[in-house]
Amino acid sequence: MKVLFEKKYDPSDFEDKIYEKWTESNCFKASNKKTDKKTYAIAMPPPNVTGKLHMGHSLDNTLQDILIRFKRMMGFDVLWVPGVDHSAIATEVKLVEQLREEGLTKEEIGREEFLKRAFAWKEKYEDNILNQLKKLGVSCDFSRKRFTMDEQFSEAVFVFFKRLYDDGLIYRGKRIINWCFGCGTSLSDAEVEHKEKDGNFYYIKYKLADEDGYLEIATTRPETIFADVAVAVNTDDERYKKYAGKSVLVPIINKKIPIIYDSYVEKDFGTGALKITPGHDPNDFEIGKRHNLEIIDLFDDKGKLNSFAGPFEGMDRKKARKEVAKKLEELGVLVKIEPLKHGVGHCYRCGEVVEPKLSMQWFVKMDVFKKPALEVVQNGDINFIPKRFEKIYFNWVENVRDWCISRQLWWGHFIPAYHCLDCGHINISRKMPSCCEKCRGSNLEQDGDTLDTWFSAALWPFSIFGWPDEKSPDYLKFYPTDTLVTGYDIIFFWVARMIFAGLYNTKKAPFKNVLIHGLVRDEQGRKMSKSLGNGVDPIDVIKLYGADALRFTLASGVNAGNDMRYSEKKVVASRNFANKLWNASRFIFMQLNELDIKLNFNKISFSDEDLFIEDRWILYKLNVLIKELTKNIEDYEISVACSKLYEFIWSVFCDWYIELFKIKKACGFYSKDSKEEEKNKKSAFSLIVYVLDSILKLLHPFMPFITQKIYFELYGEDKIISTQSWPKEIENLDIEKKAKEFEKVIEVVGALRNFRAAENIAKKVKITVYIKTNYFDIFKECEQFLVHLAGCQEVNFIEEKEIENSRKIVTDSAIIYVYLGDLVDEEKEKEKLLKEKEFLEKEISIFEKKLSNDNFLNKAPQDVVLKEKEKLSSKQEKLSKILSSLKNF
RNA sequence: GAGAGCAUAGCUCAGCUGGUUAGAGCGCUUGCUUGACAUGCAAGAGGUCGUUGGUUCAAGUCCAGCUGUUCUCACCA
Repeated sequence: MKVLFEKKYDPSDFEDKIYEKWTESNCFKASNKKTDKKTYAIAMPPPNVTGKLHMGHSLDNTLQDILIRFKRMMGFDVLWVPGVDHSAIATEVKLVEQLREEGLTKEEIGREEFLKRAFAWKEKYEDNILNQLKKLGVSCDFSRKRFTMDEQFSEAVFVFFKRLYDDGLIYRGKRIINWCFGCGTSLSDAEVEHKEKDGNFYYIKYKLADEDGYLEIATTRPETIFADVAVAVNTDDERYKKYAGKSVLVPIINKKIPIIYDSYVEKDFGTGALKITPGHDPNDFEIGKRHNLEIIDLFDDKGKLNSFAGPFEGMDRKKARKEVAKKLEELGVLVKIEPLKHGVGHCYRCGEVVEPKLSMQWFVKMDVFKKPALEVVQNGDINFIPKRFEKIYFNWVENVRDWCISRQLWWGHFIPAYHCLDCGHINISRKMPSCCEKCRGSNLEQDGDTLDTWFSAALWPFSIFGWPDEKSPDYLKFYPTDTLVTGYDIIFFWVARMIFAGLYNTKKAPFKNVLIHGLVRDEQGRKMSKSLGNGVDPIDVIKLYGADALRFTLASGVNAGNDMRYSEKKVVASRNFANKLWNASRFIFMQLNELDIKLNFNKISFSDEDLFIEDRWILYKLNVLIKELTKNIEDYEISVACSKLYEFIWSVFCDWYIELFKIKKACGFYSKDSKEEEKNKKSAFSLIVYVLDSILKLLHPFMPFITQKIYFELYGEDKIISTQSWPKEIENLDIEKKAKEFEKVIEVVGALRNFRAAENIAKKVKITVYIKTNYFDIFKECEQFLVHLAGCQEVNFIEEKEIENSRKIVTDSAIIYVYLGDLVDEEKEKEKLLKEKEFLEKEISIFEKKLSNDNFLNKAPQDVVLKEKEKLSSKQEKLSKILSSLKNF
């Protein structure tokens, strides 16, 4: 016989080894051959190569793995493709940080050396990340792992860019864009986070140019006055009508600028006079265009003021704000400073304040994408789960503006453009062309910018299958994918862009369902962050409690797109659950060993006539579980599925069925050497193993390691559970009726236990019990269960007579007399029964009232009425039992 | 400024299309060294489901307002 499995449940003992077994067996590797099986594919949201995985990744991948493992067991041909994203800006920030620690800048080491370091970084962290994913137990196909900058991906990016360019959807131009001085690059609108900040509103006097007097303006950014080209007031503002055609002088530099009239200006905000800085404000830019104003760019790429700032040239913009205010005060033109709460844009990567800045950038025209992207969700080709995120998506898509795709970063896909220095023509090409396609000149220069990281990420769900090669077997078999699992924080960056790019490039929606989850927060509900130091490393949790416990915790906590709180206590509870299953399995294993029972893998059988009432009960409960669980997973109700598994395994299987099994054994049910017992023994073991086997499979998607480990212990080290079939409901067995009957026995056991606890009857003291019931057959069959579970000396069945000196316990199905001899306190006894009587009468009157209400009888559905009637009669039955007991006092 | 989510036991949350006496885990109380498990077993205490109205035979459950809270979007300097 095999060696018993370890007494102690220690996941660190076997989780890694089990992952190795899976890898060796290639059970997660998909075949690209066409079969008649249905396919199910997920494109894993590729983690950033910036560092290590966090709880959010654990949640995201746990959910995906549950779906993938479930579908695999359901018989689908599944493929889950993993990979990492080069995450241009995030990684570049890290690399620059690393350089700074060495006292270097990226300019000092040069582009080539920088990219060398970046690729080295990628190699290192990609490995880290993939290993962490394995620790979590993900069943993705690592033979297909992808990277957003690998060769084939770069080809995809080029094809996408070229198509857009040829279709006239990409243009290059000088626009006001969001500029991050921290990262030294432009950003798209989505990459700017607006935060309410306490700022100052500076009221500044601008002297009139040719006469006495002044105009007062208000601004939050006094350092930008050097880029002012006008002061604007509302066309209808009576206060300012007299200044038509006049000019003012910008303080400090005394530059003469005109007063203009524009309807954009709000009379009631600030002073009603607005300084116009087209180089550094998108609205001012628009006003400037309308009035043909000059555009002044005041900052260099590092955020320092340039020569336009006169005496402030070379000063950092943040310092300049204070210094300029100080100077204005000295000049006596600073009227006042008011505190003002206003939205300020911040870089989503480095957190620096983002400035609007005029800059030459590449853009994608978004208008043509809107309609198809809206339609595909409106008509249900793509479903968001939960549905409310569709509204958020619609709102964003409807209002999306042209997408700035160029970045002044070094890490990323080069913009595939070569500028002809002779004729100015832009050549779109993956590599340096031999000459300009227009003038044939050879004086070409590569565009220095790289692409927004999300430009390539948008291609992920089809590029991973080989696109732009539309004949690639994976693409033909697995695209479009089925479910996309991701956080709500990434809907705009990624989900929307994948839909745009998918529809444009492949004419298909890239996925069918989008399962949105929330953030994993800390115990107090705060976002996990580096600065707060409240982040929890999933790997630490796995080391302590096992991946299964972490997965189960996350899966149990996830709920309809809402955030969840992580706490170690929850993981402990999940670990305890795993421990429970471990020990239950070990118990069954020990029984098998003891009686030398050999298991036939996948050939567990039992026949109808061999089943006892408790067997029918557990089979019925199992049937219900299989049915509901399957539906729950298909409906993405993952946490509901978790609680059902928890309840069944712990409270039904362990607390009851295994305990009943023990009693049967203790009663010599199958220890004697007779034919009858041999049959019982076979049947009982077949059944308990059958139920355990089903449990392991049902739990496998959630807790893959422990279920696999127990499977190995049961059947041998070559039996992979991941590729077994999902359990099916048992049909054609008479189990439902018997199961309901067995619940009566459970109720009586509960009542007796309750009685013992209330009366402080010691464990060792056995009570003598008399039962009066209409369900004699059931209770007789379960006599031994009552004896052992409720600590009875003996159980006697009576028909008519009353038992003197006993305590009476009434359930729906029986009156139980517990003989207490002289100990019984008649008064107390009577009091209890009266109390119960009173309670029942109250309940019954509520039901009667309801059932005598014609409105209810006529309007409520018949099955509800029937149910209520049944309830009433069961209450009445119980009451009559109590009344008859009371007669004896 | 616009929109969305949340509000149920001390804490963290379930409660699907309205239908018993509103559930779980943790915590708490009382017993248990019961041969799988003290990472456990058994029994319990604890909630007028944020507030005010409305719809309905029937409302944590649907609708509206209010309060509190979290978040998203938005070019008021």
